[in-house]
Amino acid sequence: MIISKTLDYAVRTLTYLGKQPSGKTILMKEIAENQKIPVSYLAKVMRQLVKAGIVISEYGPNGGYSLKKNPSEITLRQVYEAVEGELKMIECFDTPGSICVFTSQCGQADIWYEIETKLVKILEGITIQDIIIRDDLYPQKLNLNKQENKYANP
Amino acid sequence: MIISKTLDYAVRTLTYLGKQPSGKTILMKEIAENQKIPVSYLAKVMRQLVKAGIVISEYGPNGGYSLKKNPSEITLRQVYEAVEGELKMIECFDTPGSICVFTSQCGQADIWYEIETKLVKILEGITIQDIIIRDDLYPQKLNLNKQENKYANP
DNA sequence: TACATCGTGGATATAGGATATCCAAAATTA
DNA sequence: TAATTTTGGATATCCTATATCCACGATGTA
Repeated sequence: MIISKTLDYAVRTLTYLGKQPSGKTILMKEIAENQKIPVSYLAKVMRQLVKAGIVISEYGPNGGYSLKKNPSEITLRQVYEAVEGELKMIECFDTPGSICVFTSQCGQADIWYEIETKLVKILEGITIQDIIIRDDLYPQKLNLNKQENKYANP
Repeated sequence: MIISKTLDYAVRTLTYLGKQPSGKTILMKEIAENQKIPVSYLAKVMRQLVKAGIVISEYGPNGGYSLKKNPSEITLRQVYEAVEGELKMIECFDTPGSICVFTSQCGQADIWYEIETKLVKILEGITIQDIIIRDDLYPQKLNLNKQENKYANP
């Protein structure tokens, strides 16, 4: 699995926020309950999203979270990097402190870099808005999957 | 980092084997020493490669390993799946035992599946032969990087 | 047959990171 | 001031990648 739970939480949170009326602030508690995310862990994720400039936080009563940008302006790349850091397929000479003996003759590195570049481009091409649109397509599926859904667990 | 050390070991091993004269068998010990891989761990990786039908093993004196296929017929997808299992970006309803409450309304899953498909296609399009070719381009770089290389560590 | 060589299989350890929890402090509102 | 809500950091837990070890199985050679 390449997508961590943390990233999953982040995406779900942003999707949830993106569905709210513009300007409305949402409590962390509400997000956590609605999305079945441990509150105490979500707190950490939210900080990262705030720090990355994707989400706005407000203190005190009537406080909470809201999107800083339009859902169509939040790419999966931004979200990925907010919680995971820069996307890297390999870790070799460009990571300080871990210089590899093979860097001077390593065709493999080039290959992974190329793939990495393609993957980043793909992530850049997809936004939270795209996910919201998909979600909206699902009411029909809901019926088809009712049977499965019975066994669902968080 | 997305590429595990295990996968790195597997790719380097296959590249190394691919550079040998056709039919020649190579000792696990030689691979390990040449590629700076812990022998006892490499043993495990080799088993996976054999099981996946990528490599041939022979017992006894004059035994060792050799490629079962031509380097140009070994794709990164095959190697990935040999050591990591099927490539999966997310783990939700299609993984037995972990059914997610959101499957019936999860646009995110669709998105990741699409990306996963693209990534698998990319991996299918690259072979060990491609890496060997890259390696061969490097003798020049060797000079350029001599300085860095001095500090190399395994 | 006896023996050396070499991979196989499985059990087991270790280390590091992902995941999760908790609490006191800071900011805001009323 | 009191209530609300996020923030920051310290810490715990769990899981997986990585690594190690050893007895066993298979093969070639004398």
